[in-house]
Amino acid sequence: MTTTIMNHNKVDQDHMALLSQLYYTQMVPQQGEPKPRRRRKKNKGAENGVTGAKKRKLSADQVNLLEMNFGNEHKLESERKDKLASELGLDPRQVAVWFQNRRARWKNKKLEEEYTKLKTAHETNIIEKCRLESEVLKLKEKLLEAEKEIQRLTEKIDGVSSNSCSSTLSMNTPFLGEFGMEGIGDIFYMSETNYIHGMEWSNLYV
DNA sequence: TCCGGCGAAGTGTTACATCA
DNA sequence: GTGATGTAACACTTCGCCGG
Repeated sequence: MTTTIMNHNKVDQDHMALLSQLYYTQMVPQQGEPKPRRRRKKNKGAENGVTGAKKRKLSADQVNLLEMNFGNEHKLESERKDKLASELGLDPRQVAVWFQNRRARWKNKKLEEEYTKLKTAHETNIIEKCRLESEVLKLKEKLLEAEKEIQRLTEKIDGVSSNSCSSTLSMNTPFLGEFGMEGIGDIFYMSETNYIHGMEWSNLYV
């Protein structure tokens, strides 16, 4: 049974964590209703000689060995716990508690690292967003300039056509002739569907 | 001396296994 | 099938030690 329980999968752990969190944030009285503080039994260890008030801080060697074991495997099977406890001259309960606390510290550290990573990524994204927004502004300015130029040329063409042009072709391919590009006029009349009229193309980019 | 941080240990809850 | 019981895990808390 022990090993089965030890093999709780991550989903179960997360589920329990969530439930526990829910319990403490929702079931336990929160603000305005001060929750009763749990009282610890005084000097329980002093009576059984295992965890007296003076018995604190594991030695450096003990911690080293515990750390080595934790490095290999964060979970502690009862067999390994007993073995470790006898090697360290500690109560198996102490070894279990040490692993419990070590897992909590490890998790906190991981959360901090994850937070730092996400924060850095967020800041990078903000910078990139600013850069892109600035680029969009520049492009809009360019577009405005282009539209003005087209408008200027259109007006110029209208002036010319109203004075001298009478054929359809010359009206629809107005100014190309001025630059010796008469043949290119056909390009603008490929098909009804492909034709983009006037300044519509520019709206595609706004 | 005081105070905050850290670590060992206590408490309450849940999930799961076992057994009567 | 079901309720009681035991165990291990977790989050949260308390408490003692230690260094600044």
